[in-house]
Amino acid sequence: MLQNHLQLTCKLMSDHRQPTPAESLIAAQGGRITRTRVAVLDVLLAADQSLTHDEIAAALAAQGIKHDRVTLYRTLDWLVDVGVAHKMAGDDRARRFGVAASGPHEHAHFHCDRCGKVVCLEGLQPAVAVNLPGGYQLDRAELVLHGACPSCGKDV
Amino acid sequence: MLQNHLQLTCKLMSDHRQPTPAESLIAAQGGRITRTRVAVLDVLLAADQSLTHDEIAAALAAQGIKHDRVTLYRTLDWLVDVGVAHKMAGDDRARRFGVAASGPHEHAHFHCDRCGKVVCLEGLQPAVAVNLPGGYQLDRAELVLHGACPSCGKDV
DNA sequence: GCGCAAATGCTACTATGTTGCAAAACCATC
DNA sequence: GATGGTTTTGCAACATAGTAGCATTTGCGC
Ligand SMILES: [Mn+2]
Ligand SMILES: [Mn+2]
Ligand SMILES: [Zn+2]
Ligand SMILES: [Zn+2]
Repeated sequence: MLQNHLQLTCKLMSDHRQPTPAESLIAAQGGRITRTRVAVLDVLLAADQSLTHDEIAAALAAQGIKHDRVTLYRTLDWLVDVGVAHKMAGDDRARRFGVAASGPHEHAHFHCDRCGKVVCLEGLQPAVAVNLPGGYQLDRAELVLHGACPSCGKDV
Repeated sequence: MLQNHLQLTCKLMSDHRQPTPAESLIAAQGGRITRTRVAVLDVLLAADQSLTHDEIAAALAAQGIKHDRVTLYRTLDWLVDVGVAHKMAGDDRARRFGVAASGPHEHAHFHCDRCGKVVCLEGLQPAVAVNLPGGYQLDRAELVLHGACPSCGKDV
């Protein structure tokens, strides 16, 4: 933690400014604050749904932030590895990434089966009455609710 | 239903035999009884876990059943479309397929994070205390429990 | 058996993700 | 504010999983 603070001070002292939320998050994981990481986190933090690699790439391109396809993959993997982001394998072939605005990633998700959107349902955890067969060791439960999102539900 | 019965009688009358479980299942969906479909269903019905496309292909090959890669994809998709099988997108890049031995596919799954196995937990449904935000229409809940399976749990 | 719709086999193609390695960027230290 | 070691990036090639079009074969109602 002390070390993370020091990491942040270097760049910030030269810039004479406060760390952005994205920068703080990155530094808190002991990672270097780079253009791509900050931009990706900004995109994910601003999104109200999980985004695919392509959607994030488009968002970066729209901001004029040049980046390589592979770098984006690696950046997203890193965010997942350190626990800042979550990765969801959907029914389509694309994985979707998101960050929980508050704290660690322990919440359910809603998947719209019509438009494919995935949103985080923070504050909703399943009361799983688990009767696991013997020998299985439970680590965590992943709950995905399927149905229609507000925009898709209207046009029924 | 009458039609499905008739479909089955044709092939069976010439063979002078009873329909296998796989054949019944296929006919009940109004599909034609083909070598690949029967063999795939046999494999899935006999499996105690969900299988990837590759694993199923290997099983067919072991039985000497010749088939095309694409045909297997299409067969699996068909089984999922008619509701006989389920498709799970795991964290690795492969989808896994399985059939619930009994009835429709309304149960939780256990995913071993060490060996990647996925098993159906029939008879376990989440008591989801759902407080969905307004506008979301719930269709079904998908619950995946993560942890270590009996074989992987031993070597801790 | 006959004929037609459904299913298959082939080939080529797309989408998504990975690997290895040299160049560039970050940042702790001076 | 420069320096140097380490992390991160860019590039090019590769790998894997799935899809599309179309001619051929097969299942099955008759
Ligand atoms: Mn989430
Ligand atoms: Mn199942
Ligand atoms: Zn929707
Ligand atoms: Zn296991």
